[in-house]
Amino acid sequence: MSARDARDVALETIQRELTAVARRARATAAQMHPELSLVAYTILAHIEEQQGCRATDLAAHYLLDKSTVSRQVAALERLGLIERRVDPSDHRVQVLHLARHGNEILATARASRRETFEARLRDWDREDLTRFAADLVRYNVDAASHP
Amino acid sequence: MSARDARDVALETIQRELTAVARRARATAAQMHPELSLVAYTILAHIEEQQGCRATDLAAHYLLDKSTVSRQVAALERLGLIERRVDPSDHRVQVLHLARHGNEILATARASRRETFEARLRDWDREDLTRFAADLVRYNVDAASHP
DNA sequence: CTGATATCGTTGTACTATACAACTCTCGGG
DNA sequence: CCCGAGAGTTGTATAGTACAACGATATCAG
Repeated sequence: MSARDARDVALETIQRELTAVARRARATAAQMHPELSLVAYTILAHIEEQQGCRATDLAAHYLLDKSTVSRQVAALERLGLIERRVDPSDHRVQVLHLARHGNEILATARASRRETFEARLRDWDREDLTRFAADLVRYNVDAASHP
Repeated sequence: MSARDARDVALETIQRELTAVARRARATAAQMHPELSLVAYTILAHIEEQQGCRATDLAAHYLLDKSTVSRQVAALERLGLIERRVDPSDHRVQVLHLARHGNEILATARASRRETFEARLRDWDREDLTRFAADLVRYNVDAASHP
């Protein structure tokens, strides 16, 4: 097999397997946590990681329309998982923070999610994992610059 | 950093990056081909690869409800991309095949999709690609057995 | 052969996530 | 002070999905 062919085969495989990843993420999303969709989980995690953020930030980061984010955020607020605090220095802006219940829910969801991945990746040794993680990061960086 | 920590960091990274992959796939899906959603593309590709398949097979393979598949298939038939042929040996079954137009559309969609991935992965050398492809396959196998 | 059970697919219904467009409120610069 | 730009909300439409009820066909036990 020529180098050209090997490259083509790998490209084809990567396409197919990444599609499978996306499909699985969708199918698994619902049963993550009874109270938390995958989008909701992602938003909570982002807010925690950023120590508070604006709805516009979420929209930009997740390639979503601001109206979509607005509704997701409203739902999370209704559930008492997040709070909005109007930015005192700019009253157009609402900074989102985790509410206490949001912290709790996020912690349990994260734990259960982690268990899932632990189970899936149990047979991988440390080098395999770090290499795979690095490759995924690299792929996402490249994908972001070649949309 | 202990081995335990390295493992944890890698696990966390893999979770986050795989979620990003799913998010990107969703956002990119629409603009793949004017006439073809990501699901539609996937179905066409599956039919081609299997040289014809049943709606039930698609549902099982993609973790979708049979009603969902039924509607997707109906839409693809309306567009003239696939044909249904009643299985002569079992009249409950409809075997799906690509119509001529379906073959053409699939070919162009596949080419444009391939270009996208070529661009993204241009800087990867052959070893990087084959290793990444193999890791993705391994991950999906493991994920399938630990849902 | 007949009736019970299972399989394949369709249709009715409802819900969720999403986008786009129009709007309000607020900010900052001439 | 006004006007353009940014943040967020709401109205509307659409796509994708699930669940449940159904009809048609097949299979198997008796």
